[in-house]
Amino acid sequence: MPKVVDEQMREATRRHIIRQAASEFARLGFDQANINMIAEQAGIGKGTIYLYFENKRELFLSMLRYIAQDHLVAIRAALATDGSIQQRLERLFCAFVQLAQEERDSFNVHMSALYGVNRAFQAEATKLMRDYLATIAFMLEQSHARGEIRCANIESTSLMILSLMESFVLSANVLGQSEQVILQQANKVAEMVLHGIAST
Amino acid sequence: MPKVVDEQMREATRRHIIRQAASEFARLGFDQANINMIAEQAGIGKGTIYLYFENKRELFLSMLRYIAQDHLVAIRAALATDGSIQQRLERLFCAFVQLAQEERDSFNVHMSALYGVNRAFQAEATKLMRDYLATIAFMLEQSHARGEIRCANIESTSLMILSLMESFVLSANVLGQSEQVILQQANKVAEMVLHGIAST
Amino acid sequence: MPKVVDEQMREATRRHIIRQAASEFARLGFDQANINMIAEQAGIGKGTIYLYFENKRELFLSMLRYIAQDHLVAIRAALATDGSIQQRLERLFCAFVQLAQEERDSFNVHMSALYGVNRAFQAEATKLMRDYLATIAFMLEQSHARGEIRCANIESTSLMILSLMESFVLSANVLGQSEQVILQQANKVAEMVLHGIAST
Amino acid sequence: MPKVVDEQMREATRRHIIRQAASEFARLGFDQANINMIAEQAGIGKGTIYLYFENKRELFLSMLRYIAQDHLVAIRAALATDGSIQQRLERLFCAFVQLAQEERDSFNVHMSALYGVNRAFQAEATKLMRDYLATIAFMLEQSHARGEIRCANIESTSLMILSLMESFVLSANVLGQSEQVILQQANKVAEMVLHGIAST
DNA sequence: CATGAATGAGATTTCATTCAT
DNA sequence: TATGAATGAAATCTCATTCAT
Repeated sequence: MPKVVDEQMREATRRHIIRQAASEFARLGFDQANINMIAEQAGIGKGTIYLYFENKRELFLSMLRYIAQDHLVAIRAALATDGSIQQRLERLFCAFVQLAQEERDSFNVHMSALYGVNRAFQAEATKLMRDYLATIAFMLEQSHARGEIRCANIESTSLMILSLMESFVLSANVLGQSEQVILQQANKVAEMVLHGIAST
Repeated sequence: MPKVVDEQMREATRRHIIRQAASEFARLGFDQANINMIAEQAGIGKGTIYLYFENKRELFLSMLRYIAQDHLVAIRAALATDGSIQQRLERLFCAFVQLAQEERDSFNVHMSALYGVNRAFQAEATKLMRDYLATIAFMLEQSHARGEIRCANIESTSLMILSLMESFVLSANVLGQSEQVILQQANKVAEMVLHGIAST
Repeated sequence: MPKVVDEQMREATRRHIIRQAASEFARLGFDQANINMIAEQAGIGKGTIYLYFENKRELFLSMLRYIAQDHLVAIRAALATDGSIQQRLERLFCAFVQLAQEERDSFNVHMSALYGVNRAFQAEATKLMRDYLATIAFMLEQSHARGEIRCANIESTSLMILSLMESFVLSANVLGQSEQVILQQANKVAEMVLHGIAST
Repeated sequence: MPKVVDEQMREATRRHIIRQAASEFARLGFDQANINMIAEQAGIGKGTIYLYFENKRELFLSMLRYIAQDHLVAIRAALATDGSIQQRLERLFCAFVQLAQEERDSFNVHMSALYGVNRAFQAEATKLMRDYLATIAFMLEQSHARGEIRCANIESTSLMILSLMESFVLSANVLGQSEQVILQQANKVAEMVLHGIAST
């Protein structure tokens, strides 16, 4: 079965290219990122990239989907396992922190595709956001069923949680907070989501 | 006093250019936006832009600062006036919605500078974010002094509020929610910030 | 009226570029001809060409039309003036020889657009051919009215004359015949057209 | 005798490749034609072509010579058989029409090599043209000996006939005339060659 | 001051050719 | 012998910036 081996090789190369691409795209954005440089850093010829991806745009989109898979896996893992709602929210937050830290490139790329100006990728990024929201909504429904939360509008709440956490992590990074410092705020974030900041 | 008149003219032209630039930058992002087009839409010569701004980058940054001024004014207005903390938060949220709607261009540009990938502008955007945070923190301190909220870490809480609101509005827009629909969620957002979603 | 001067300058530059382009296109064909080289030989910057022509293809087509104008003028001059039909045909032949010689580039380019494989330009080249044919047909009609020729199908005859003369000149050139040698065959060509080669 | 079989196989593959190449070259011209596509349509690997032809250019030239063989056979058949000079010329014309129709690819490729701009192939194409001319000249000599034609300069006359017929067929095709319409003009063409268009 | 023609660096993409398998 | 993945030169076109008018 040489076919399988080849297919594996091909997939490995694809991943390799995507990883380098993510690094460049994250550092420079879609436009400034340079196919030549990506090829060079991937240690392959310029033309080779075009054997794996139709063009720059498709490379970017492939990378986006790839990243989304990873993120979804992490998010699901954080939410799916047992534990109190407080714990789950903390884990969700920590998952975002970890993604932002360990895969800073991917995270930035994803965020900027979503909130960035380049509308060309907003459609795709929006799809991914809906997946994230669905995952969070699913957890909220469970918690609601268990009576842990009161939740008039699950969709709206999901969006609040996603917005808060993603954006918080991103902003904290931008502000120069260390991973440790950010992680320490996990329980505060979860607490605010659950109990708010009103004094009583 | 022709000097003053000239100065006023100059400033007026600057603003005019910035406004058109914002439109293009918001539509296409920094790289895709085209100086030629900006000049054309501003009804001036290509070279003229370079009499007012050193280069494309400086034009973008000037625009960023300009927008930030407007936003700060709106944010301060929302927070400064009297009312309960719930009302203030709702007004803050509505201010973001309005900015995102009425000045969609500016808002998008600002967001993408902040969360976007192009690090070239992150430094400047971060400065602006600190201004926003300071404004929110100031309100929180007031409310804390009044006993309206319990707030262990004002900085962290400010960041939560800013992240949540900005990102929520942006995401809701991206998801295609209408202005009206978004505005209707103002009280929910404020309520979550104040009381959380825990059932009791 | 600075506008007029500018317009003249612009037109002069256009012509200048077209002339250099014709040289390159004739030497190398559409695909092998190189915009960089054309610019260099025209003594202008690469980008400047794109201020005058939308793209390579449009440059080629503009050149084609330009050439066709010159050729039509020469063909009309050869046919329009007085003289016997024999003289006119000889003049037509000589016109082709002269075009092929004095403006070898243009002539080759035109021929190859017509008979060459690159279908992309066949439509345009066909239009031009129809103009040529119409001019020849007009002369044939006149001669027919005068009883100089018997002509069952003027269209068909025009095509015969055009094909014969253009192709003869081109082939003779390809075979390495000198201008003088080719010109000496003018009366034979005209004679064949008029009287054929049958012995009686 | 496996040697012979192999040799036959090899020759068969060569022909097969050439046939597909002709199709592509005719459709797209030398430059736009794509070795990948030719290989694909021939149902063989890209690299295999290089086992049969040194490079793209040699493939093109081989194809050219191949086509010329076919054309020469057809031309000789049209001229060699008995019949009046009028009949022979008509047959020659019909042979060109048929070649242009039945083997449109080959015919176009050959014409464009001859009249096209790409000088790289002109030398080879010229050789082929000389073969054509020699064949026609041979017939003219025969006819001259028989007193059917008066022919001061056989070479020149051969060129006239070849130019007229090839170019006429090509142009008529370009102008959109159907095969039938073109064939109907055979006797007119032959007649013009023999008797001209002068009224008496 | 204002202009816009001119520039050329730089980016994407194609494809003939090689060569390890 | 046959293959096709990999290569990288080369070509088109864009656009920020300059500068003579």
